[in-house]
Amino acid sequence: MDATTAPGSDAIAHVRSFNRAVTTRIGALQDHYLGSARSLGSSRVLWEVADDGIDVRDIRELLELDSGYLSRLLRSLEREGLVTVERSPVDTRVRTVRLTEAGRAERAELGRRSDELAESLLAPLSAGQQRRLVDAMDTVTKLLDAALVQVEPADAASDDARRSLAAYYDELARRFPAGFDPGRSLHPDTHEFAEPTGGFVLARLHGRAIGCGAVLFHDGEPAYIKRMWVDDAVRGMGVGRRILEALEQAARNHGAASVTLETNASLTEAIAMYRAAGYVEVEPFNDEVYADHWFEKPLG
Amino acid sequence: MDATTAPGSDAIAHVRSFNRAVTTRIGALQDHYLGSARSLGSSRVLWEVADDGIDVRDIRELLELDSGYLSRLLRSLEREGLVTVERSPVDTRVRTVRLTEAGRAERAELGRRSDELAESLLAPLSAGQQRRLVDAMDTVTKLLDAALVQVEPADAASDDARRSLAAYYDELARRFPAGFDPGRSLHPDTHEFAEPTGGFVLARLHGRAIGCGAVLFHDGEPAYIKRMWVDDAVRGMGVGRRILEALEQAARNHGAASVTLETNASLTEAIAMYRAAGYVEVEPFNDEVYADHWFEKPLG
DNA sequence: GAATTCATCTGACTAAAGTCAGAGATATGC
DNA sequence: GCATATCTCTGACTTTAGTCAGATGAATTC
Repeated sequence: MDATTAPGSDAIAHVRSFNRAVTTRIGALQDHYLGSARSLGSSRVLWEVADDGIDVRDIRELLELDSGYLSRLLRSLEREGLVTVERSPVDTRVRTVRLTEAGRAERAELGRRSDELAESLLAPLSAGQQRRLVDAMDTVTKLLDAALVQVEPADAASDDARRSLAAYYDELARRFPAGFDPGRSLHPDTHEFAEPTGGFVLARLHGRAIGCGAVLFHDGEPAYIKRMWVDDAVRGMGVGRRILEALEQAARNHGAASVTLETNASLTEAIAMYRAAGYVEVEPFNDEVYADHWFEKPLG
Repeated sequence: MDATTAPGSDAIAHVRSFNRAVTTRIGALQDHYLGSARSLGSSRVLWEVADDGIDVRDIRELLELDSGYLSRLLRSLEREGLVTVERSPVDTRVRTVRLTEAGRAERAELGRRSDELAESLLAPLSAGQQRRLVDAMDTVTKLLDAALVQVEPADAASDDARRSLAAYYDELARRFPAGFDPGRSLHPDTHEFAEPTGGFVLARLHGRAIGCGAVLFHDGEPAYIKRMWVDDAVRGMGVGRRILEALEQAARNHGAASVTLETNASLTEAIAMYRAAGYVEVEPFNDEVYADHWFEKPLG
């Protein structure tokens, strides 16, 4: 269960006036700075074409465009000499879009205008106000993203899960003074993290996996949480907490009366989160070589 | 001269990612919550029709719409039975738009959807995150507004100036323990606040006057600042500071080597601002009955 | 190797959003 | 009372944004 709360009507009024202020003000500026050159649609497409090209299919997914519509936008960009479209060598059904020299220049121009827009927002303010505005904008960006994070059960053998676990192992190898070898850790295999012996959840943002966690069920004994990881870039957004809650819920559903986990002193943020979530330190209950702190939490 | 600073490229990058996050995220939600019912254009028009009606001309100015386009939008709202359009009794060229019963219901529905949109942004977050988001949104809204404030020389006898001064006197009457009577204060007349004897500036936001200030030039002696006021609703946005700077610049242009002003102990924010702006307290230099603190600042 | 699925494209649409040039009626300044 | 300005409207456009139904050719599955 997520620790969400129904927002008060006062908060809603503030959000509404924010929506209004931001969409009218930034919308008007966007018309002014970006709108002049070309249609929004083709600008967006031009912007998504990375330096080493992008498949038409990926643009479609990214911008959620109708295939016919995108096709037409690409034809018009092609006519203007800004992009080339050719068959992908890997799968000749797929077509790959690449920027021409002129396209690269046009894309740089879009970037410049976007900078000008940003500058026009900041310029009238004092240095202190600029700092406060940028800070508040960062907070808004981050929390809007946080609201988009989805925590869901997943197959621990899936590509995204593998990638997440690999990122987790990498991080441990970097942070543990003596490095980390998953083979020496308990439960190196992921096949247990599935019904009926366990569970696995992935956190996603914009389709990308940005966190994971696993749980093992031990009938009549505490459930055991393992492999909790959150991507560096999204720390502080409450993702870890949500993963933890999903795993606890899974344990609860399996009749567990409590959950345990172990961790390492060098993972300070994780330890702080466990404590905040109601975990209390207990005597070592296993011989995980990488652990030096063991925790337990009763499930209400 | 305003105390503005050229923003760093790092700040610009943050603003850009904010623009992106906010326009895509809120834009998508707007399509979802508001777009379904009717076209954005007619929704915006419907929203602007206040309970006691609004002139077509005012809608056009508010929303910056082409007159032909607006006319057509109004015809379609009329056909749907949501508004009535009739000649204004004051000037029969002007037409006034009024909501019908159905229009009022439809407008309420728009408000409800706008609430839903706001709620959908907050709902997935924890109570703490919601609080942080709303705070940050308020800061952004306020500072975006602050960037729109214009401080400009104005005629002290104009309507906006009169209204600002009246608001100022009202506030003093409320805040001074013994009340305030402008007639007993020094320089009750505004005709001196104009070239060549003085100056007057107005601060505006969205066309509305939200602050003012006056200055008197005394050849060879310090210039003298008076009647500084900032609307309650926009305090803390640096408007006072900007008015002060505009008046100091006017004094500088007139060859003044320093500026003086006096104030009352009950105006604590004003006093804090004067000190922060480089004013130092001096001996009383006049017999303004409402003053108990006198300040001076050398002009660099 | 036939059937199916996939990626893209073309053609034929629609709705929204907006622009521009006047027309017609009314108000205002001199 | 005449010239000029103001306010709104209509008609005739254009551009943008998008939808939908196939057609085509390539890859995959059985």
